[in-house]
Amino acid sequence: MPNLDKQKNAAGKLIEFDMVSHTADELAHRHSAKDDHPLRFQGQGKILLALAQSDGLSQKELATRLNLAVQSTAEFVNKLVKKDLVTKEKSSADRRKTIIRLTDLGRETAAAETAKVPAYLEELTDTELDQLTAILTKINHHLYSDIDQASPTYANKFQETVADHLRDWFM
Amino acid sequence: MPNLDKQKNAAGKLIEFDMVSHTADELAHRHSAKDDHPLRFQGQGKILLALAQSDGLSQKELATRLNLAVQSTAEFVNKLVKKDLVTKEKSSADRRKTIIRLTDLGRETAAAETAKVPAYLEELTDTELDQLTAILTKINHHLYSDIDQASPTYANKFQETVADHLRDWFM
DNA sequence: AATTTTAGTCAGGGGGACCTGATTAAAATG
DNA sequence: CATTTTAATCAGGTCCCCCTGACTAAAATT
Repeated sequence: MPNLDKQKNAAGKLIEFDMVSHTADELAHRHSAKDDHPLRFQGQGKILLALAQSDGLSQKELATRLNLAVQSTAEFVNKLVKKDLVTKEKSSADRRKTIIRLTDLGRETAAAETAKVPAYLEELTDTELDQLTAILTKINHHLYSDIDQASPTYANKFQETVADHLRDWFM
Repeated sequence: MPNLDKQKNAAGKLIEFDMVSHTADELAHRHSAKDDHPLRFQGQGKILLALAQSDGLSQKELATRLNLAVQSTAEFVNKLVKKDLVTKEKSSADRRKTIIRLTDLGRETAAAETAKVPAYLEELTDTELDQLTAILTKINHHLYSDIDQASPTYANKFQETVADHLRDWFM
């Protein structure tokens, strides 16, 4: 039976981490030139990530996979097109479909989102890194089951697009 | 010189954590009744947190402390008033000022934002909790210096409103 | 061939985080 | 007392995420 105080400490630190890291890269972005925002796993970022894992999906497929309305998907895709991160092209096999593909820039951007090692990790020792990885693995595992409980249908797609993507990348 | 692979592993897990936890509470919220959104350390959430640490500030003070335009602050405050989380009241000492105070509900909400121990922490052992706390302390420390470098003026206010708040709470 | 299903699009909307500009009311100050 | 500073407000805007409704074009079905 783990100690409640220890849990609280960790919880506090996690919240702090959330706030501090949020604020830190808010400030970082304000000072860099004409860059765009974090993106993360929302809206346009979601699309990018999904494509990075399997390129050339149709809008409909993207929408289903990401649990979004097709119209929202279309909106995000269009925004990404304007930023030259993806391209739209009519499927010749089924001319109703629009195939979305990452541009080179899009691929780079998606990779950068993911592959970048934050500077603060460089300060940790090997042991700490291992510990952190182990702990996060456990936590993420737990969260996956939460997602699965809330929406079993979505859980699969989600795990496919996100977790697998990251797993291949790093482990 | 820490191992780059280990850094990458940890980085991947952190990103995964970010995405997974985001998605998890997105789903969680969709299923609960008429609740409001995460709030966090942004917009309305920022205000709430600041007030939880020192109630009865004026809008101007809030704005300065949180690095927001006074108009933005006013907007968030008004939204919070509509949700019955804070009250506005003219200062009798200086009738230009509007004093913002948390309602009971607001206080509860702010506390809930902070005090809740996420379920996933319950799965960790005491040792893991200690490790996590230690690691996050280190990381947060690093991020504070980043913030300080980016905006020394803001750093103080920030640390005051956030870090101290959490520290009193937990440690 | 006629109908239905499917993939997209346009239009419009709701809520959120922020900001600048212009204006008012109340203090502070010369 | 007149002017300036200060705290707020209104108005209007930008961009983001995300959804419903209405409608078209192209496949699939009957």
